[in-house]
Amino acid sequence: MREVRVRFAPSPTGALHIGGVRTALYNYLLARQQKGTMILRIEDTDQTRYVPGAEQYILDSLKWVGITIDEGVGVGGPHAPYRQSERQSIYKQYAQQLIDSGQGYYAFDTAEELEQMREKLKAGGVDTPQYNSITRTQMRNSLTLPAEEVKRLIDSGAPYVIRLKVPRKEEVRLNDLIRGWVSVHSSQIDDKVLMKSDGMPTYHLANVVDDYLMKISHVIRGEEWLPSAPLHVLLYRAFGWENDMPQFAHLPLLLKPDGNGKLSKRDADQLGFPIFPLTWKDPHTQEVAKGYREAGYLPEALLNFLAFLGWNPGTTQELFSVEELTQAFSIERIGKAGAKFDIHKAQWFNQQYLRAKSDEELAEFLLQSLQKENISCSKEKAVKIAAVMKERVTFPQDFWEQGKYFFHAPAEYDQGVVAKKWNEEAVKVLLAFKDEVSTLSTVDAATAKASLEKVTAALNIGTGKILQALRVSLTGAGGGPDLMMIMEIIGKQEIVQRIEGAVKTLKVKVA
RNA sequence: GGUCCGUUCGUCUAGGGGUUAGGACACCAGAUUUUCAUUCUGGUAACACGGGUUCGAUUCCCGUACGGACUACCA
Repeated sequence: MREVRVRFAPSPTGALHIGGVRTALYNYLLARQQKGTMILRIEDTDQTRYVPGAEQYILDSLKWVGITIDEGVGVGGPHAPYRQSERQSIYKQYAQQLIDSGQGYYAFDTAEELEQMREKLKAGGVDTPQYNSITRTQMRNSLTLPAEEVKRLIDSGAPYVIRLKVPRKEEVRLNDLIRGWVSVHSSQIDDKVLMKSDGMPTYHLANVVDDYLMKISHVIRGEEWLPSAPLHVLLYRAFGWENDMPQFAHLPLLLKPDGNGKLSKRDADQLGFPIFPLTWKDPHTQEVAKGYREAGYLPEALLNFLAFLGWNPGTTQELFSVEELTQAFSIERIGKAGAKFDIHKAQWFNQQYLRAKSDEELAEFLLQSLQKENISCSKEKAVKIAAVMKERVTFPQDFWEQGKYFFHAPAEYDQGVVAKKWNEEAVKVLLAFKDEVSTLSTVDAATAKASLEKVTAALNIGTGKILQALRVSLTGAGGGPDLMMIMEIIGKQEIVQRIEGAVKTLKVKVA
C-alpha cells in the first residue's frame, strides 16, 4: 500500500467553519494512524474572494485544536509552494499540456454570450444548459474558430479561458470509500473552465494537479464535492494519471440542528452557539463572531464531539482522547447520512473533559477569570473552590460565573428562596449562629456545622428548616456546593458580615 | 427542473433476513444529596411508505415520498 498523504485544503475566504475543522480532523486522524503525512494547502485561486487574515486564522485554529501540519503553508516541505496563488506557472504548464493533447481548448466567449446561450437553451426546453460537446460547436472557441484567428486573438491580448473537452458519451465511475461506486454519464458534465481569464486556475484544475504533484493518497473532503468528483476523474485520465489517482472519501454534511439544510453561521447565531473555532472579526463588516475557544470549549472535547458527528467506533465508548481516536479511526466506519449538529452533546463532552481535570488545573481557570476581574486569590483557595464546584460546571468560566459569592457578598438575593424560606424564625437562628461564629477563632466546615447544630438545638428548630435561608444570606443563591465548605472558604469575617447584611436588606414577612 | 447522494428513538448512532431493535445526549420519574448540581435506578421514544425476493424483511431489490448537495471564469 502506498504511503498515506492527505491534505486539508481550505480557501481563505473567511473564518474556518466548524465543518471544516471536522474535515481537517478526519484527514489528520488518518495521517497519524497510518504514520502518513498531513498537508495544509491554501486554495486561494479566487482573488475576488480573498479575505485578509483568513489564512492566519486557519493556521491559528488548527493549532488551537491540536491538529498539527507536517507539510504545507506555515511549515514548508518538498512540494512548496503550498499556496495555490503561488503555483500559477505550474497550472499554466499543465493546462497547456491539455491544449497540446487536444483535450482542452481556448474559449473566448464573454459573460454575455454565455448568458445568451443559456437563455436560449432554457427557452428551448433544456433542463441544464451546458457548455458541452453540442453547444461548444456554436461558441467562440479554438474548436470553431480558424487557427489563425485563435492565434490572433490570443496575441492581441483578448481574454480567454481554457476549458476541458469532456468526452461526449462515456460512463465515468469512481469508487468512493464511503459511498461505494458512483457513476455519472459524461453527457451530464460540462466543459468546465480550467484556467480563468485572469490566469488563475479553477478549483478543478488546481486540485487535481496539486493532488497529483503532492502525491496525495486520499482525498477526504465534504460531500458538496461529490458531484464534481467525476469531472476530476476525467481530468486525471486526461493527464494520464489514472493509476496514481488518490482514493476519494466524501464526508456527510453537518446539518442545522432544526429543520433541514447545511449548518450555517446564521443557524448558529440564532441558536446561540459558535460556528467558528476562534473568535472572528469580519474585516469587511466588522462583525464579531464568538469562537468555541472563547465560549469555553476545550479543544479535546470539541474534537471528540466532532469526531462522532458522522463517525463512530462501533463500540459503546464515547470518550476518546486524540490518541484513542487515532487508534480507532477508520474511513469505513464513517456514515453516509448528514449529521445534525447538537450543541447539547458538545456541552456534555466539555463537561466530561472538564471534570477529568485535576483540582489544580481547574483552579487555573478560576485564577484566569479572577485576573480579568482584578481580584486576587491564593492558589490554595482557588484549588478549594475548584474542588467543590467541579461537579457542577460545564465551562471553565463557570467557576467564576457561578462562584462569585466566594469573593464578594451577594448584591441580590434569590427571590424564590427568600419568599419561601426567609422568615422570623430563620432570622432568629441566623443571628444566633452569627454570634456563635463570632466566638470562634477560625471557621472550617466542621466547626461551622457544629456551631449551627448547637444553635438550632438550643432554639429547638430543625437545621434543615433554616439552611436555605443561611445559604441565601451568604451566597444570594438557592443552590450551590456544600454550604459548610462555602463557609470554610469565605471565612468567619464574611459569614458574620453577610448575615448582618442580609438581615438588614431582607424584610421579614410577618406571619 | 436536471444530475448525484441519502433516510433506525427528538438528536448522534449500533445492528443486520428470524433480536425484548442496543448505546449515548436530551427529556421525564424515583432514590441519594436537609438545597442545586453530581451519582444511582427506572421510564417515554425509532427501522419513511408501497411493492417484490423469501417460510420470514427493519435488514436484499425496485419504485414512491421526503431531505440534502451540486447545477459559476466560487471553492
